[in-house]
Amino acid sequence: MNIEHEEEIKAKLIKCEDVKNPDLHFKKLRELGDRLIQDAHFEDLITFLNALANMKRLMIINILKEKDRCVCELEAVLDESQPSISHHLKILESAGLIRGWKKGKFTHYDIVKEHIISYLDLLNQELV
Amino acid sequence: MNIEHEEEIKAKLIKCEDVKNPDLHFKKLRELGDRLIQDAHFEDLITFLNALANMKRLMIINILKEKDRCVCELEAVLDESQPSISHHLKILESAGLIRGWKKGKFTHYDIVKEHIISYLDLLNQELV
DNA sequence: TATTCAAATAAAAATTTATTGATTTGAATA
DNA sequence: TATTCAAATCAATAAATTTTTATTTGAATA
Repeated sequence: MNIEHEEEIKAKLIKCEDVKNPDLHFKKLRELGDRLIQDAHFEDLITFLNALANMKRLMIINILKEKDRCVCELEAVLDESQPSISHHLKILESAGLIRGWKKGKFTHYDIVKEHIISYLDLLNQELV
Repeated sequence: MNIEHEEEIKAKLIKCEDVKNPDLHFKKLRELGDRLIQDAHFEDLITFLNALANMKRLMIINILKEKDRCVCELEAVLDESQPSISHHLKILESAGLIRGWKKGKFTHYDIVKEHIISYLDLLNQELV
């Protein structure tokens, strides 16, 4: 944050009736920001939220929740190209939400329920 | 989905040993896809997940969780321009996760706990 | 061991989202 | 009621994500 901007914010804090001791308050708020941005749980949560914040990927999870599926079945459900589905599967797999394996020439995926549960716990903990 | 692509998928389903009665199977998978894409809960979930799937917005929620805050305080915590913060606040407010009001010249925001809870319920229900 | 083929990868284009700088708005107050 | 100013909005740019087309990979089998 550049000095000019910092001074601008401090100037507001000084005037804001809710803020007592603006200098100390500013310092604490800055420290809080730095702490949060480095928080590993936040990184994890964003990986999780981001993986799910997409219609196609949410559909994939919904489908795999019932039972494991071959990629060709996912192609039938999602109205998308094969490489695009591959891309979405990779994002979900990188996040640890699903896992894939070969079975003959076909690749199957299923969900990793325990990872989903622990991500959900983390989110619930963060939000409530 | 164009015919060529559809036939290509069907051709795979026919060969996939896990699939009995490929034509019917394909039809059912297509219907499932159509149903999911129109599901209002899915729309809601994506609004929620998307609103949170961002470091700055997750930080805002974390900060407001403790108590309501003036925008100038959020500016101190997040190392970002005022219009950018305004943009993030708008996304969170549109999703119903926070709410803002004027207090003198300053605008304050707090979280809407009951909405967050109901989104979380929806997500838990969808995933487990 | 050469061929086949489902799915992954790569590269490019299209789309969406975030950020910045400039301007406007509207409540407070001088 | 004119001025001030916090924050919203607007317009333009930048950055990230998604989608498409083309190619590669590697397990199965002929």
